[in-house]
Amino acid sequence: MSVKLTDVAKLAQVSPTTVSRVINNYGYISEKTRKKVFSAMKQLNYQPNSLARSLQGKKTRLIGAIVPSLTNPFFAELVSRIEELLNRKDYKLILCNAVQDSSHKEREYLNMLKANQVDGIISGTHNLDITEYQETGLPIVSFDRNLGPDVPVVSSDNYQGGWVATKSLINSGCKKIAFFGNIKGSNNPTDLRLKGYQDAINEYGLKEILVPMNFYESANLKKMAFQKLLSQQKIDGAFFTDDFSANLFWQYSRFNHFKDCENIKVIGYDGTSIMRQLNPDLSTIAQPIEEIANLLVDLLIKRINHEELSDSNYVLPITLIKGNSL
Amino acid sequence: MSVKLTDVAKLAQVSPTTVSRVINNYGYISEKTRKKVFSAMKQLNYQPNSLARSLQGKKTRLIGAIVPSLTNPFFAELVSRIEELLNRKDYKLILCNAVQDSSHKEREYLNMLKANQVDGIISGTHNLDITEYQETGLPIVSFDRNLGPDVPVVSSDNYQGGWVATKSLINSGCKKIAFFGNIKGSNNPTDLRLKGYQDAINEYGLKEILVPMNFYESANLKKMAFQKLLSQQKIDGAFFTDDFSANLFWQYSRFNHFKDCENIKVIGYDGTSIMRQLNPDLSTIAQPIEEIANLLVDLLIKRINHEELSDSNYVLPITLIKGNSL
DNA sequence: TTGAAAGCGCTAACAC
DNA sequence: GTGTTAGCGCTTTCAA
Repeated sequence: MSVKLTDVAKLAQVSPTTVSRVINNYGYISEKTRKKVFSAMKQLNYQPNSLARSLQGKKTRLIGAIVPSLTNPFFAELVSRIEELLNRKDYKLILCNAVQDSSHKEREYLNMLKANQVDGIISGTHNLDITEYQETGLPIVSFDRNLGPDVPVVSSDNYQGGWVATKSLINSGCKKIAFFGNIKGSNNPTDLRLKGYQDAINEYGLKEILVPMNFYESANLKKMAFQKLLSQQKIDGAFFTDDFSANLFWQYSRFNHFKDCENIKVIGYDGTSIMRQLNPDLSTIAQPIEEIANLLVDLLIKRINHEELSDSNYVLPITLIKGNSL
Repeated sequence: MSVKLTDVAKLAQVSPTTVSRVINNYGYISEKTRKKVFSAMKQLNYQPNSLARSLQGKKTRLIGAIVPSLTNPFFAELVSRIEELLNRKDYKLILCNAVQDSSHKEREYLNMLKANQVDGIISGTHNLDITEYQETGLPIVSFDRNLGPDVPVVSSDNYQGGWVATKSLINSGCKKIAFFGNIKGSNNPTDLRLKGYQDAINEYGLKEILVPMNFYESANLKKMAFQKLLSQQKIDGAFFTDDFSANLFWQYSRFNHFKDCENIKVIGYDGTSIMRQLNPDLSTIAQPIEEIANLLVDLLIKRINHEELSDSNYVLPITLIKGNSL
C-alpha cells in the first residue's frame, strides 16, 4: 500500500490531526510544525488519498461528461476545452462516450457517475426520460438538450444559425435550397435550425426541400442520399447542420461530375478549427465553442456551489463564416 | 445524503453484512433474503458508493489517459475507442489533456491520478523524466513513447511506415522527396518514421530534404514553411508524419497556384476515418487505431492483474492507402 | 445462513 | 497550538 497520513504523522512526530490541518491549511499551526510536516510529506512523497477525503463528505472534484462520439470534431473540440477549464479549477473529467440511441448505455453512465460520487454532470446527449436525470440528484448542465426544468441549457443560437445560413444562400442567388439534417423534431434546441431555415424560405416565397441526414450515418449512406436527391430535382443551394456532411457534399458536387452540380452553393454548421483549416472554402455557421465550454463549466460550478442561476436557457450568438462555397 | 447500505439493510430487515454479501454476490445467502434485499435496493434506488468500496482496498476501476490534445483527430479517435473498450470492461476513463511541452501539467496529472487511486494509466505523451513515471507505482502502458524499462510500448510500425511512404513516392516517379515532421530525435518510436524515410532515400541514391514541422503549429506557420521551401527548391514528393499537415499542403499546392506545384505527390500518416472521409484523395499510412486501442487496454488490464507480459514492445503493422495524391 | 465488530485513510468536533 | 476520538459507507474476519 502507499504512504498514508499516519505515516507522515509518525515521521513528523505529530498527530494525524495536525497533518490533516497542514494539508487542508485549516486551524492554527505553528510555523515550526508546519515545516516539519511538509518536510515529512516531501520525504515520503506523500499524496493524500482523495477517496478517503471524499468519503468524509468532501467533494470528489470529479465531473462526468456525457457526449456523443468524439469522432465528431465539434465534440472533440468541446470536450477538449471543457477538460482544460475544469483542470484549471482543479476538477477532473470522467469521459462518457454516449452511443447514439442507446438509452441503456446512457442509464449505465448515469448510475456509474452517481456511484462515483461525481460533483456534477455535463451532458450533450439525451436518450433518457427527463425523470431519470432528475433522480440522480446531481447538479447537471446541458448543451443543446432539454433535460428537464431544472437543467440549464447552453446552446448556440440555433434559430439565428438556420436563418442566417439560409439567408446567405438566398443572398448568393439561390432559389432552390435544400436542408440536410434532422427533420423530425427532437424537442431539443437544435430543432430551431430547421425552423430558421423554414422561416427564411417562407419569407422569400421559396419551397422547402428537406433531406433527412445525421452526422453519424456513414459517408456512403450520405452519398446515396445526395445521388438520389440530385437525380430527382435540381437544387442550387444546400444547408447542412454539420460541417462534416457539408464538406462531403461539397466534394461530391465538385468532383463527381454530376450534371450541373459544381455550382451548388453550400453552407455547413459548427465551424470547428479543424474543419476551418481542412477546408477553408466551406462556408459555415460557427458556434462559439470556447464560450460554450466556458459557460457550461461556469454554470455547473455555480450549481455545485448552490448559487442561484439567473436563467435556465443560455443562447450564444453564432458567426457566419463565408468561404468560396457561398 | 443519498441512500446507503444501512438504509437498505434496515428496510430489508437484515444486517449490513448481508446486504454487502448480496451486492458482491459472495458467501451463502438464502434465495429469500437475496430477494428481500434486491427488492429493498430497487425500492430505494440504491447505488453503492464506490468511494467507500474502494477505500476497503478494492480497485477504483478508474483509468487515467494522458494524451496530447483531442484537437488531433488521431487522438480523438484513439481515446474514443479506448473509452469504449474500458467501458465494456467496467472501467471508467479520466481524461487528461496534456499540453505540448508542459512537464509541469503532466506532473500534476500524474499526482492527481495517484491521489484518485486510479488502477492504471495509459499515456500517449512524455514530457517528464522516466523516474517520475516509475515513482507513481502504478501500472502504465504507453502509446508511441518510451516511458521506461517497465512500461510496455505500443506503436504502429513507424519504421515501416516511413519506408513504405517514401518508397511509394519513389514508385510514383518522385526524385526530390521532402520529409515534413519532427527532425530532432525525441528518443521515441516515432523517430523511426524519419529513419524509414532516410533509409529509402539512401537506398535509391536520392537526397534528403528535411522540413521541421509539428502537428500543433498553426496552419499559417505551416504555410509559411511551405512557401519558404517551395521558393527555395523544387520538390516532387512530400511525406508528412500526420494527415492534417499533409492535407494542408495538398490544398496549398493544388489551389495556391505556386509555380509547378499542382503535381507534387503527397502522402500523410495516421489514416483516421475522419480524414479519409474528408479528403479521400490524400494518400496515407494508416495506423491500426482499433487494434492499438485494443492492445493498450489489454496490456494495461494484464498489468493491473499482475499478469506477466510476453514483451515490452508491441509494433502493429501499418497499411498504405493510395489516393489520387500519389 | 446470518450478524457483530473492526477498520480502510481521512476529517472534524471537542478536549486539553 | 495540538491531540483524542468518532465516524464517513462499505467490506471482511470471526463468531454464532
